Amino acid sequence: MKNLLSNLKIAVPEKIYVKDPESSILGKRIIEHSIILINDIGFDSFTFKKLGEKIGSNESSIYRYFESKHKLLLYISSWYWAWVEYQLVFETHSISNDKDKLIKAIEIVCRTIKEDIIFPHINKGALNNIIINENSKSFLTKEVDQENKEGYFIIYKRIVERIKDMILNAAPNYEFASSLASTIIEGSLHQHFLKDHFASITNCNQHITPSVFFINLAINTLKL
Amino acid sequence: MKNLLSNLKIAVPEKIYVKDPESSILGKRIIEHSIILINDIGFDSFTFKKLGEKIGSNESSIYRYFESKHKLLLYISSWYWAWVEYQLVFETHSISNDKDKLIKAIEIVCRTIKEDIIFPHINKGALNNIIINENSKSFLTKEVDQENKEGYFIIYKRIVERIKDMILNAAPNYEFASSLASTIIEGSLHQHFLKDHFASITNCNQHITPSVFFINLAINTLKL
DNA sequence: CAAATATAATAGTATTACTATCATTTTTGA
DNA sequence: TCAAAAATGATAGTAATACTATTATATTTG
Repeated sequence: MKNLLSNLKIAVPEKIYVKDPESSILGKRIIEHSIILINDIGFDSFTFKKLGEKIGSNESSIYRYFESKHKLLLYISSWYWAWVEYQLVFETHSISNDKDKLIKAIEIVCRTIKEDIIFPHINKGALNNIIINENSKSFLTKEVDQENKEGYFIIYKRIVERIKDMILNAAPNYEFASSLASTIIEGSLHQHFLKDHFASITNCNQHITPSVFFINLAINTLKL
Repeated sequence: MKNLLSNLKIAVPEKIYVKDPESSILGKRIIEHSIILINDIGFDSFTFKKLGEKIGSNESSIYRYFESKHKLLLYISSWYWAWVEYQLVFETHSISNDKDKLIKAIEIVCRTIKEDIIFPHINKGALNNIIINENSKSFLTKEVDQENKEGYFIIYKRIVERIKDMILNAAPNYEFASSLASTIIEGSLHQHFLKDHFASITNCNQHITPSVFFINLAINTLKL
């Protein structure tokens, strides 16, 4: 498994960065520590100057990789979804029963990813928190249509489409497969957020995970 | 109807503002034009200086009403949800059948509010766009727990609870009423956003509104 | 009409989000 | 191995942001 994955590279749309952060040690340190720092102080307070101090590097060097902190967030977001997509494809590949496959898929996109040995410079727990707390900010902007045209959200959209296809395989007559798929993915992040900050308006907790809720929702809605 | 409502005041948690904007002409102009300006240029580019220019008033005067633009967004958000809550209570009050009541409630919280004659200084279309595009930013912050303690999100939470109660009245054995309620409300905003910017990952459009999708979802999930 | 209150004008501060330039270090390939 | 190229670091500078503070002027009110 480790060997199989040692050559794996998560492919992020190229236009997001000025210089590929995977191509150098400094680039990897930028990604590694930006995830930790954004998780610590929040994206709104995060600056390249603070990141530079953390990694003992200069603000101007970071600008050679990303033209703005917004682009860095887009990179982190795309990396996350590419990684989830990889797990989605890998872990559902061998499931032939359509219902089981859909259930497994929902479990994967709704769970918080576990720490693993691949890509050791990525703190998966911190990354997951960032997606829950900051991901919406990557598209809730006035530039969203332009950035969408440039392909910055392609991985996210592809995951939604994969789930949509699985929904339609399991329930060919269901009319709202795209909306259900996008609701599960975005709704799961929201339920994670609510369980951490607004516990009174969610049933989710340590035992009832967003996966449990959305699997139940899908099975009942699709009458599986 | 107009008479009945002429004394109506939308009650926003007091701690959100320094001075009640409903208490003066300048205050009302601040609300009126901040809604228009945020809708025009987006919350991220919005500043009190630009707002001051629009209303022919001074930046320093606006700070006497709101201590930051974040607080102003919280005010606008609370105002919106209070207004939706009012419609929710008013329009479902006389429905005795639990299923019909829930369906009406979902329709109300998922629809984009129509322009009306009450509160003429609030541009309801612009307000609705702001909620779709900016509302998440009001709680996706590092200060959310502190602000939640101070009651800034109480109206939003109360709406979710009202929907939750209606779900339980219609389907007493359903286990995830809070999560379904919060998913409908937040998911509806997301579907509105997708239909405007990511049409390929939603089924919603001019004919299939988020209301249609979520009413279908609730009826099937709750087996009504 | 005086006192209180509200608003406006001006100035100032630390920080942000960059850009530009030049110096130094590291890599590389002949 | 050495010179050129590339990468990184250091420094400086800019316009804008998100405020605070102070003082002046206008408006309201009792």
